[in-house]
Amino acid sequence: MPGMADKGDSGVRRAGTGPGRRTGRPATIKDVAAAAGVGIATVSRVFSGGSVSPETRERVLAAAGELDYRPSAVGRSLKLQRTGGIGVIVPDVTDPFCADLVAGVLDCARTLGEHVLLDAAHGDGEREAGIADRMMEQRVDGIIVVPGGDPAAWHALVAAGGWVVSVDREIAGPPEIPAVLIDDRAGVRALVEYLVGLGHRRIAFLGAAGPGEPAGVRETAFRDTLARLGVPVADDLVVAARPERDSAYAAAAGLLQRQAEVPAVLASGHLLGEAAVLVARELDLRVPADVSIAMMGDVPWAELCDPPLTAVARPGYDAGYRACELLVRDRARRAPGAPVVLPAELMIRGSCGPPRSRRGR
Amino acid sequence: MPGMADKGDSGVRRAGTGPGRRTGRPATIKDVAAAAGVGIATVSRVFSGGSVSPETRERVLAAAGELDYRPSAVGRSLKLQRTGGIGVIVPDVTDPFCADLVAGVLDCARTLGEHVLLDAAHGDGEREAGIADRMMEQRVDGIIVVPGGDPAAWHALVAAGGWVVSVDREIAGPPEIPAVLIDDRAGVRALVEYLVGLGHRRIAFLGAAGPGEPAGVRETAFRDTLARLGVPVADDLVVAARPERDSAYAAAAGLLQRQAEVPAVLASGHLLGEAAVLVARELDLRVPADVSIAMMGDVPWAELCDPPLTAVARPGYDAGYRACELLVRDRARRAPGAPVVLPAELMIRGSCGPPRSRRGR
DNA sequence: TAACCCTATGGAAACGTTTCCATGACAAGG
DNA sequence: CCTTGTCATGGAAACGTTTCCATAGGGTTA
Repeated sequence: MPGMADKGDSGVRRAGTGPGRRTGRPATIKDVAAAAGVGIATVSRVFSGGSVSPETRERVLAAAGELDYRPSAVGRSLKLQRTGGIGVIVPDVTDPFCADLVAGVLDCARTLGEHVLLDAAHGDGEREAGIADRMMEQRVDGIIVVPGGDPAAWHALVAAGGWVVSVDREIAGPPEIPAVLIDDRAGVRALVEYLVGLGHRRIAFLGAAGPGEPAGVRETAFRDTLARLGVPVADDLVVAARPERDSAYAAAAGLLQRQAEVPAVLASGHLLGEAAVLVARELDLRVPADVSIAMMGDVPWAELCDPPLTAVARPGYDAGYRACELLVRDRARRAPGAPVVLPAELMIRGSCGPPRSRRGR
Repeated sequence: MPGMADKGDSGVRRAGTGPGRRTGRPATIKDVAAAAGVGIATVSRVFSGGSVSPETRERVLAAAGELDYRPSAVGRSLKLQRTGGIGVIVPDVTDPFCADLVAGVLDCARTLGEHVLLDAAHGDGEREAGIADRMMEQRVDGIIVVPGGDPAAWHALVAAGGWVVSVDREIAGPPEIPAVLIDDRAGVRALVEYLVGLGHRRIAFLGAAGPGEPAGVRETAFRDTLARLGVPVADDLVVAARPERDSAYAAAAGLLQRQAEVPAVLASGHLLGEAAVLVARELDLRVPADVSIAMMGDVPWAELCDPPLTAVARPGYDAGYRACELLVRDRARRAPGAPVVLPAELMIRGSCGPPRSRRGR
C-alpha cells in the first residue's frame, strides 16, 4: 500500500479496553453496544434520554467513554428529518450591521440548541439563490436572510417547504414572508426633524442605489418628513451611490464639491457617512461649522470621529436575535402576521449644528 | 382558524403532475425514480455524475424538476462519511479582525465547495470546547479556530480524529497543530522603530491580559525591540487590560492621567487604541502634539479619526483564506510543518509625531 | 397459584444516499 | 453460430441513528 502511515492504523481498530485512542473511523453506536454488551437501542436511549436502568446506563457510559464515542448528528438528522441547523445569509459579514445581526442569531441559536450555517451573498442575487439552494440541500430547519435577490426565488423556496425570515428588508409578497425590520422611517424622520430644528432648510440626501437596495424607504421618509415640515426638497441635493466605498466616496465628493454651500448632509448608510466625513476633511470643510453630517447606522467609529458623528443606531443584534426566535420558536403559529419592527435610536453627538447663515445671528 | 391568510393556502397539496408545488416532505430519490420509471441507482448517477444514457438522463431530470427534487445532503453525508462542512470558531464575530477572517474562510470555502458552520466562544474556554464538540458531532470535515481555551481540549479533539487549524494564536504542542499566524513581532518592531525614530524614548505599552490572551508575543517584541535599540523600557508605562471596552478605557485613563508626560502610546489592540484616543480627547491632549498614539490592528475608523491613526494592519481575510486552504486542501500531506506566517503592514498616518521636548528644536 | 402489569431490554425497520455487483442487450470477432 | 466485451441499468447493501414493537422477568393482586 502506498502512503502507509508510520504508526498505528495497522489494526483496523483496536478493540476493547484501555484508553487507546484510535485514529480510525469514529466509534458508532454499534461499537458501544458491543463493548457494553447491550443492544444498540439501549445505547441510543442512554444518549437521547430514554429510560434505562442505572447500572446499564453506567456500563454504556463507561464503554462510550472508553471509545470516546460521539453520536453522529448526521445519522440522527437522517432519522429525525431535522438537522437543528439554521442558515444565515447576509450581504457581507464584515459590515458592522451584518456582524451584529450574526452575533444576535448566534446567541439566540445557542439558547435554542441550534447551530448556524453562514454565507455571504455580496449583493449578488444569483449567488444568494445558490447559497439558499445549498442550504436547503443541507436541510437546514430554516433560513434567515438579508435579501438582495429576486423575490421569486424566495417564494419558490418557501413553496418547496422552506422556512424563511427576512431581516432589514422585506420580500415582496404574496405569500407573506415573516420579516424583522428596523424602523428606518422613524429614524430618518427623527434625523430630519433634528436638522430642521437646528435651522437647516437645505439638506442633502446621500442615498444608496444598486441591486436589491431598498433605498426607497429611507429616501421616501426623507422627502415625506421634509414635506410635512414644510421644507422644500432640493432635488439636486439628492444623490445615490452604489454600496461600495469608492462609489460612496465619489457621490459624496460630487455632492460636496458641486455645491459651494451644502449646509447639511444626511447619509443613508454608514459607508456614505464615512465618505462624507472623508470628503469634508479633504475639502477642508469644518464639521459642523461648515457642514453638518449625520447618518443612518451607528458604528463604532462614529464616536471616535472628531467631532463624534450623530447617527441613528440600528439594532442589528436584536434583529438577528428576534429573527432567530421567529424562525425556530414561533414557527408553530403559522401566520406570519405583520413584520416585527424594531425601533432605531437617534444618537445625537457633535457633528450637526446650525447652518452658517444662522450661526451669525 | 384564527389568523387565516387572505389567499392561497387552502388546498393542502396538489398531488401528481403539473407544476404543482407541494409543501409536504421533500421528494426523495425514490420518488424521482418511480416518476421517471427507473431505478434509484440511475437517479443517483444522474445527480452525482455517473454514466447514464442521454434519454434516460433527460427523463430523470424532467421528473426531478416536476417534483422539485433536491438531493439530501444528509443522506449523502451519511453514505459518504463526509459532510463538506467546516467549522469556524472565533471569539467574537463583531470584532473587525474576526469578521475579516470569517469573510476569508467563506470565500475560500466557496471555491472548494464547502460550507461553513460558525460560532462564537467569547473567550470562554468551556464554551469553546462545547462548540467544538458539537461541531465534531456534526461531523464537520475540520475546524478553524482562534483559540482561547485549554490546549488539552484541542489535543483530545485531534486525537479523536478531528482536523484543526488554529489562526492568530498557536496551540501549544505536541502534537503540532497547523496554524496561520500574523507576524505581530515584526509589526510591533516596525511600530517601535518608527516611534523611536521620531525621537521617542518613553513609550507606553497598552497590552491585553485575560484568559487565552497571548499578549506575550507583542509585549515581548515591544521590550526586545526597545532593548535592541538601546532604549530603556519604562516598566511603569506597561499596563494591561482585559479585552473589553471598559477595561481598556480604564487602563488608558490610568495611564494617561497618571503620567503628566506620556509622550507616546502603543496600543496592542484596536480596542485599546480606541480607548487611548477617547481618553486623550477627554483629557484635552492633542494628538500627536501632546501624545503620539499607534496601535496594532487596522480598522476602518483608523482613517476616520482626526488625525488618522497610525496602525499595523493585520490581514485577517488572508489568514482566514489561508487557514481554510490549509484545512481542506493541504490535508493530504499530513505533517503540519511550520506555521504559516502572514506579514503585517505598518500604515503610517497622522497620529504620531516627535515628542514635545524635541519639537521645540 | 394464576392472571396481570410494569419496566428494562433487544430486534428490526425506517430515514436518503452511493456504489458494488449482477444482469441483460447488443455489437464485434472468431 | 458461439464467444467475448461494452454499456446501461437495477437490486441491494451499507452508512448511524431513533423508535415501534415484542419479549422476558419480576412484582403485585385476586
